[in-house]
This record gives sequence, structure tokens and C-alpha cells, in this order.
Amino acid sequence: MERRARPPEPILHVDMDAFYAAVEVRRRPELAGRPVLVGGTGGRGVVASASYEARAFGVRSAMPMAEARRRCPEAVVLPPDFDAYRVASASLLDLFRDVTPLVEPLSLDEAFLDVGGAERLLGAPPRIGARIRTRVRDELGLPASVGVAPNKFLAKLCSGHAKPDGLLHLRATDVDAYLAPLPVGDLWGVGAQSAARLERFGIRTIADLRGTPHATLVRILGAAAAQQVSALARGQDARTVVPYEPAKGMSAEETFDRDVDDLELLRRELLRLADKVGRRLRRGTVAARTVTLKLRFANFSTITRSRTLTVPADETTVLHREVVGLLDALRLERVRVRLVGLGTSNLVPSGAARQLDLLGDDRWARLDRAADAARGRFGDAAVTRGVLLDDEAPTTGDAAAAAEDWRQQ
DNA sequence: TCTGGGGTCCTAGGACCC
DNA sequence: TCTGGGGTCCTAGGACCC
Repeated sequence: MERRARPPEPILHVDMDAFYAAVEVRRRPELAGRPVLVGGTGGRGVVASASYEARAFGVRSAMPMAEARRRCPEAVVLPPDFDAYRVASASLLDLFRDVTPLVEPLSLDEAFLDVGGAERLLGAPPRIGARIRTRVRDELGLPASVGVAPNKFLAKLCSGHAKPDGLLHLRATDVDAYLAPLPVGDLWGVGAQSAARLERFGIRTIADLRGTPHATLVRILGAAAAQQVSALARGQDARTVVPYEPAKGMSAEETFDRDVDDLELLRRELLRLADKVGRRLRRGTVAARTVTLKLRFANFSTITRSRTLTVPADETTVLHREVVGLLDALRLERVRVRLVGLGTSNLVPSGAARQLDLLGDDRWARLDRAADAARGRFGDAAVTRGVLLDDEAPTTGDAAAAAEDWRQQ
């Protein structure tokens, strides 16, 4: 049988336009055509998603919600409903996997597809991309933009430049000319800090960067970033589309509506976070060797403290004990804390943890399993630690909603 | 009413081992 | 009583991504 060569531009990047806002508009059609903001509605919230009508007012994602409201007073502001976005995202991935099994989700609203093997069945990649856009619009009622290019970096660049609601196909023969005039910030991994440092050396465009000696780039950006940026500036990106990568860490954090100076309240909030992370670890059948405490103070300075355990942990109680140990070791006095977080990393399959713990005390693990099972059957509010029930911590988002759920029990 | 939450990766210094 | 060099792990901080 004749074996066909891969098409020269086999990678698709599909990126939804203003995804959270679009999902909200889809279920409330009266919002169509109006500026819609999704994000934190508390005093310290930021914009997670802004409809294009809102962006016309200069609103951008990650902007403080207060600033966004000032710029666009008539905007409809909605709190995020991640359950709804997860459902929409799952439908989206189903549709992609209809096209090819080589789908790599990057977040709820974007994914890479390698369609290099689908040409005979489905046509050339730009045709496949156009078909996907039509199907996403017709079947899900949501707008998407698509980039079609020789590799991941270029495909993502193209989907960004195709927005909103467009498709851009970059041919391999056009790559060098296309990249040359673009700003260095368009390169993956060059953010505001790196762009500013490059600017100080007179390096503004990708063409400038190509003309810079490698040793100079290493001095400006460090060895690893210089290597990556040089390759991307030449349109080279060897990363393949990987359908599944196990998580490297799991974390949860909470910004308080008002700064907190009560250590006991911090310990209680850490219990809630330990419970949240612990459940996710157990659901993923992994355990963590490293536990990290994160604190952000009133002046926005941030510290982390971590500890690596000999026995990996997935139990709420163990995570909490370790992170409180890290907190207490700081001997804080008269602090004002705006954010507290609990991170885990160095994850291992929890079968390995069980074996190491065979001789240990597994009462906490049994308690967790029982609580997880009850929540699976009766919903998340079914089981809550007694110490959390009277929590009056000023919180935002999920925690506040969860607190409301308990009160309604 | 300045600055969310969930991630990944890199750097750099020190401990420790051979 | 003068002290190399490589490898790995741990810790803390920071840039960057969506």
C-alpha cells in the first residue's frame, strides 16, 4: 500500500474565543452582543474572560475587576461556573477526538491536534481546521479560532492571530518572512520581563533576535531560555502532540477578601485546602512526596516553604499536619496575610505509597476513603470536617460558595 | 476597589556521595 | 595543615502560560 507523506503543515491549534463568556452567553441568549465579564466579583477579583464587546472598552483578561468595571460600566459581570465550563470543554474534546486521537488539551478551552495521518480520510489540514470550526459552532454554539502550521509554536501563534472567529494557515515556505517583523513577545516563553530585558539591548522584533549572537542571548535570558527562543525565532519547534501527561503537582490557594492576622484562622483555611488537594490526589490515585506552604503578605511579597517526606502522602490530615508545621516554623507575629496556599509535588502512584505505609497507621487514610465515598454518593457537601463548620474566614469564590452550601444543609 | 487560581519550567546554592 | 570534580536531591524564588 502506498504510504503518503505527512502534509507540511500537520498541526492544528484550536482556541476558543472568550470561552467562559461565550458559554455564559450561550445559556443566556439575551446577553448576546452585550459586554460580558466573567471573573471574581469580590473586592480582589480579576477578569477571567471578557467578551469581545467588553474588550472594545479596553478590558483584558487578568485585569482587576474593579478596573474593568470602571472601563466598561455597562458590562454584565458574572462569577465563574467552572462546572459548566468543564462540561463544555469535555464536549469540545469529544469533537476533536472524532477527528484524530492525537489531541493534547492545554487548558479547558484550547488544544493541539496532529492531523498528519488524517489527510486521506478528511482532506488537507486547513480543510480539517475549517470543518472543526464549523462543527464547534453548529454543534456546540461556540466560536473558535484555528491555527494551521508546521509545528505547535507556529500553530498557536496562528490561532492567536486568527482571532476572533477565524482561521490562519501558515505554509512552511512562508514561516521566515511571517515571523521576522513580529515582536519578541510573540515567542512562547517571552513574557513582559524578558521582553523588557531584550528591549534594553535594542531587540524588539524576531528579526532583531535572529541577528543577535547566541552568547548575548544567554547573558540576557539564561541558557535554557536562550536555546528555546533561538529555535522558535527560526520557526523550529520539535515538540510533538502528546495526548496524555500525568500531573506533576496539585495545589490550591485562597486570597482572602481582607488580610488575615489570625494564625488559627490560617491553620483552619489550610485544613480546607488540604482537604481539597487531598481529594484530588486520591481521585488521581497519586500521593505527594513534597508539601509546600505558600504565603502572600499584605505588601504582595510571596514566600514558599516546602518539605519532602520519606513516605508519600495523600491523606488530608497528613497534608494538613505538614503544612501547619511549615507555618508554625516561621514563628510569624503581627502578620497580614492576603493569600495562603498548599501545594504538592513529586507525585508518585499511590500504590507505591500504600506499600511503604503497610506497617504504618492507616486510620486517617481509612477516614479519607470513607469521606470520599460518602461525597461520591451524596455530593460534596455531605461530609465536612467539624472544625470548618463555624469558619467565619473572609473568603472568595469557591470557599464562600461551599460555606453557603454547608449552611443550607 | 491595584494585582485570581492552577499549573510548568528554570536557576542557584547547599548538602551529600563517590 | 589548604581543600578537585561530577552527579543528584532538596529548597526557595521567579518567569511564564492559560
